[in-house]
Amino acid sequence: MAKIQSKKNSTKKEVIIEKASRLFREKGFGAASMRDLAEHVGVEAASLYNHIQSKSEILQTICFKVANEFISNLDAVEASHQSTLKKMEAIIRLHIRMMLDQYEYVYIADHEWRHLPEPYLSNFLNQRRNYRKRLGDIIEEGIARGEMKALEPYTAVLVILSAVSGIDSWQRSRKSTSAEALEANMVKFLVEGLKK
Amino acid sequence: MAKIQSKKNSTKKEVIIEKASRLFREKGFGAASMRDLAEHVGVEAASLYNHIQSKSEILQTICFKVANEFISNLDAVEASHQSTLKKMEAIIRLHIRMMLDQYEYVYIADHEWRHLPEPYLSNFLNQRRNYRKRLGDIIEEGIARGEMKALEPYTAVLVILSAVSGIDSWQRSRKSTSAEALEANMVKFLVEGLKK
DNA sequence: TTGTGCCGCTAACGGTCGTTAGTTAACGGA
DNA sequence: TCCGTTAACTAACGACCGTTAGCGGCACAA
Repeated sequence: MAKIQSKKNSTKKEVIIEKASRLFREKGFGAASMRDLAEHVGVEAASLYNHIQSKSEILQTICFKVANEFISNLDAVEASHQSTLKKMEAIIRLHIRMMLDQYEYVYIADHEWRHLPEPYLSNFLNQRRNYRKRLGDIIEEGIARGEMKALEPYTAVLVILSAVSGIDSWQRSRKSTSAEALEANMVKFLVEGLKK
Repeated sequence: MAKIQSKKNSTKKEVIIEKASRLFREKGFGAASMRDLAEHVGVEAASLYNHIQSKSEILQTICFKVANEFISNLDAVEASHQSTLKKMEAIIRLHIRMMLDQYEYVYIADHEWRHLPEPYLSNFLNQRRNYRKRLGDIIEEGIARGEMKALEPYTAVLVILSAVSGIDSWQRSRKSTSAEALEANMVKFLVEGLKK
């Protein structure tokens, strides 16, 4: 068995991925080097390869971890029995919270997925397209039921997802607004933008 | 004088920047190489340096070109005499149009500014902060006048700017919605999200 | 026709990249 | 106590990076 535990019950691989997520966000995947990453982990670059297979494996891990989290949460929301507006609110709140407390990971899945090698790239984009389609379906149903105003569903999805991902601009200047206030304001804006 | 004109009354430097904008958007600034760019221009990499000073000069040109365009349009809107809601609508429409017909440039100014070298980076961020502040002021006034609902102004700015920049996801699948419909839908969503 | 400057080219520079090979020290289980 | 695995190290690989030097030809002003 492994005794590879570092402090905090996490394997060294997890530590590497965590440090990498910070680095990839700050410099971008392409500009972040393995020697850079190694220094943050406290090890020589070559030693990283005892724990990971390649640089892009790190990216894959991060991107699909985030994707899976969003998808399984959407599964739960879809299965729940609430109005379409409440469903969208729940989804928006989840996105905001993810952005707040898993900032680095979500940011990378949002911005650095281009650097995924095939076939992971296509796979990722498929999942994303499918996710957006499902959000669009909820909105479409909301309009049909007269709960939401008549917007083109895909456009609404686009606005919502983009708006939430813009929180990264806010992350850097956390002082002015509290996280709770931010979430409340965004929900107010977006949900009332949907409401009929 | 120069006979450097290519077809389309543009200097070779402008051609380089145009091709670069496409490349930088597709691959990211860091992953796009000068040899790559040269190939698209139809020239050897070294020859590029007869027209430009460095790779990052291209990035600077693009980023500040876009920034200046937005700022001078904001000047015009501020000087106009209309309700705060109309002002915000005008700004939103401008952002959408810029995103539609200067997609590559706007995208780069949005996503690749991190790679600007100092002091351009600080300069750019200052301009951006200032721009957002001015948008926030319009919204603040709109709330004070009772034209808009009581949102935290900076959050509203964030939502609007991010929502618009999300059009890049749409650009790739232009089929489903026309540009006009997209603009109409986004304005409807965003302006009514502001309205009291 | 001659001279001048623009703008291609090839070759190469020093550097950094991701990654591999090969070695060695530490440690847990038999 | 010895063995086998784990994970660190140093050294190096070939590829590619942005950029410079230097050279040659072509277009235009004189």
